[in-house]
Amino acid sequence: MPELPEVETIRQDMIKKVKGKKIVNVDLRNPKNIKIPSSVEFKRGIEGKVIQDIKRKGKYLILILDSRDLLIFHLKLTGRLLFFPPEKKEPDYTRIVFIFSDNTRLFFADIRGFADVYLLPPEKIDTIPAIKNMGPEPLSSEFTLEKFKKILKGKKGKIKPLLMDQTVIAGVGNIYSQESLYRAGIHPERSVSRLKDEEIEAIYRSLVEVLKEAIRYRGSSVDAYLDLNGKEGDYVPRLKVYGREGENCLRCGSPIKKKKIGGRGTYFCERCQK
DNA sequence: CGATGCCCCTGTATGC
DNA sequence: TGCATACAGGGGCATC
Repeated sequence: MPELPEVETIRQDMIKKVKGKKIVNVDLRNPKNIKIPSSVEFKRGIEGKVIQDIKRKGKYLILILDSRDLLIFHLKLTGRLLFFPPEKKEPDYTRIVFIFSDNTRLFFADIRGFADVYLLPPEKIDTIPAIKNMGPEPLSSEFTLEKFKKILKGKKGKIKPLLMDQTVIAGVGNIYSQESLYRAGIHPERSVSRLKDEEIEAIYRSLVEVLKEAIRYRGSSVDAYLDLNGKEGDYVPRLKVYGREGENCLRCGSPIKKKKIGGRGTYFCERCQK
């Protein structure tokens, strides 16, 4: 389940591995994930182009081509981007292969097929509503405590679904929203409107810390996530609540609970998170 | 217009 | 052991 830290890890590796490479061939095994444009235009728009840079917006990975076009991926639940040398067996569930002029390959693979792929000129990036309406990047300098307080002001509902709302904050998903709230000692069902200032501050600091830490450990391989080399991230052993239902809370020892909140499975400690 | 819930899909976990 | 069914989930979309 790639969230901000996982997509950022892929981005950083892509800067090292595929930036500057020329795509000579696009092999479409299953074009279903391509939302815009048609598969014919997609192939024609990419072949012969050089990857000039790789950016990230929330959970979207954006490859900038020398045609100025943007090749955009949202990996959703089971999408993968894998850079394998030619001698290595190609990944399972491969849907698109980008073949470079030096015969190395970038594979886009996806088990469940939810991932989205786009090729767009930069001025049309806002045709993707989730990008147009995206909230601030939590690791950018514009994301200050004051800004966070302002965002939460007037919002209704429970804090956990709100942290996952991409129009509120970019890139935070099910794993890191829960880890942040655990670290902050805040119950995921707390009403946003009733959070005290110091609690908002605790959530803010926890969120930023958890995301930075997860990037440092190259993300969490929960579900299908693998990095660009096909390796798992190192953060799963450092997750404090996610996936630990019934296990003892690392802080107080009471068993971790699991509950559906906002339609998503949510882990928390009843005793530590108030 | 905001909140809620269904849906896309398939590997994995659970139940009998 | 093996089969059938439930469940997981990001974000788009329909619905109320």
